[in-house]
Amino acid sequence: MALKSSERPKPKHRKGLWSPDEDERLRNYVLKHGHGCWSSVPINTGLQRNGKSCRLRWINYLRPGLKRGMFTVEEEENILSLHRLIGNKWSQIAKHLPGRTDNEIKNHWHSYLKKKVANKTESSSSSEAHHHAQSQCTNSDNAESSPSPDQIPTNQNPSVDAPSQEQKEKTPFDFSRDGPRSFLPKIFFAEWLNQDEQGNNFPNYGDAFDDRSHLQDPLVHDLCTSDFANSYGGEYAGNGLSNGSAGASGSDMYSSQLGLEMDQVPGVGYYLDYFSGDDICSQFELGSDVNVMMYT
DNA sequence: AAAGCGGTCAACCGCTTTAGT
DNA sequence: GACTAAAGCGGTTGACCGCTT
Repeated sequence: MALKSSERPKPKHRKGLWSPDEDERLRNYVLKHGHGCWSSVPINTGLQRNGKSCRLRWINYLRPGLKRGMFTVEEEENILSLHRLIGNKWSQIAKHLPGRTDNEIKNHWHSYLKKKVANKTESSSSSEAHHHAQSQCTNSDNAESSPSPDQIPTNQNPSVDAPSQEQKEKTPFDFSRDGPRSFLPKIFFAEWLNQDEQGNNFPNYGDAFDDRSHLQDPLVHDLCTSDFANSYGGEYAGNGLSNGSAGASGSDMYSSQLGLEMDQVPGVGYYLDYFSGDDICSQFELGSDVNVMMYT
């Protein structure tokens, strides 16, 4: 008689640090056969680990293309910008930092960036009252500066800790459900555009868009579809958030702001054609060799 | 020299989401 | 639709290391 899965004797799994031998066996196996179902990997490799542990080891350490070592200033700025935008969505953030894992980014955040942000917030908040009194009109600060408290959307508060439950329930782009929101998605990622799902770089943006699989990325899809444009574009524009494009439709806004061409794809909606990084970067504060481009 | 302390990082745990039946 | 297993994810833990006292 077959036992239920819950009644099967559970194999004793090894825990703790991985030995070089274990690494070698896992690496060889995955490179040769692919991981397939992770729970079968320990069986096939003879490793006394559970599938979950194998998966984690592969993703965080053995996977080819991982970038080890110090985070660059650009990477840190990317993380900070993304974290401001989407909170503790480490895997989403990691998708836009090629060669970095969510675990690595999370650790770096907790060990370093969190404090950096806290210090910055502290110092800027002390000068905030003075600054606020001086200028209430121009809100053209870049992403690194702190908006005044009444302008910080709930999920944009540069608090160092995880978003509240209320914050979590909102989408990253849920800027305007309850009152005026004074920000746009400040970042547009070339990484979305010039990488395929395996992380291979496309030689140019046009190639990237020939592969429509990018539209499966929910954020890319939202940004690229008319639904997103209709849902959010008007609100951004209506809040006077974009450089003088108030009242423009979402697609118009993105075309004019980013120099994008919108083109219809049957069954998908709109997709971005391609655009020159240099053209766009002329409107942003970062150079064309940086993968994150910010509105000014 | 060694105990204490804090920072970093790899790995685990438990919850949620997704896919298959 | 209900159930199950696998995968994905984020929070947390614990080992290790370097610095300070």
